[in-house]
Amino acid sequence: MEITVPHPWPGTPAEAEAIQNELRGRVEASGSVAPRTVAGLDVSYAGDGGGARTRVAAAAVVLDAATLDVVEESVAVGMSDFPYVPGLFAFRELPTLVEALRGLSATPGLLVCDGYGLAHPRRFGLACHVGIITGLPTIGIAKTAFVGAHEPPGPARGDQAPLLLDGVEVGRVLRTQDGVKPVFVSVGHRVGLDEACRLALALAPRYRLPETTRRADRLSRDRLAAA
DNA sequence: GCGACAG
DNA sequence: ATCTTGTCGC
Repeated sequence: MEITVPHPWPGTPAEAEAIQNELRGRVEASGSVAPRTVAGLDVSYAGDGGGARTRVAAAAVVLDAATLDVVEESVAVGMSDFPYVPGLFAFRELPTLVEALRGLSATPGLLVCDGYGLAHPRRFGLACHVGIITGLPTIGIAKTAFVGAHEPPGPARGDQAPLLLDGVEVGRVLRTQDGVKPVFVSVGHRVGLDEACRLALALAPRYRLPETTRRADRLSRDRLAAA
């Protein structure tokens, strides 16, 4: 797919925060989508995943939204510029992730990111960055808590609890399977939170994590091991 | 002031 | 994220 919108790039952590504060005004936190295809994004690291310069592999796997069958795969290898800093996580994965997206022949109807969107210290996590760059609807699905407070959701698949930050609902804690640890869903761009949760649940018919994330995780990991 | 902190 | 052994359960 074509990605032509330039993304400002920081030279320091302070600049990175400033960029997020500026770009967050462009996020559209509502909308309803019925994508025909959904792409999962993930990045794997070699060696110390926290270091400033480490080899990475980014994967974009497109699934048929109805059957969850794999439609297309794309992988890119690169080098991260930033060390891992909570809150500035996007700057670590974005360049290689964009390369992987460019390798796709068709534009997906939705992008699912491994991490957070609006549930972020500056309300602009990885899923928001990806949404603004591509202009596509995006959601973030994270495996562990980051910001906000929440009550534990009910024990059954589909049970949810609001994720609150300063009294505002910035995401939702969603149980994707009976009795498993819940995932954290937040809006990235052009999708409402209810819709994001509905999509997350549909993408995870059997396991805790959505098929999009599972496929992208495996592909990026395999690519890293191969090189 | 001290700890916690997506991947 | 990545490094790793054994172990519980379908």
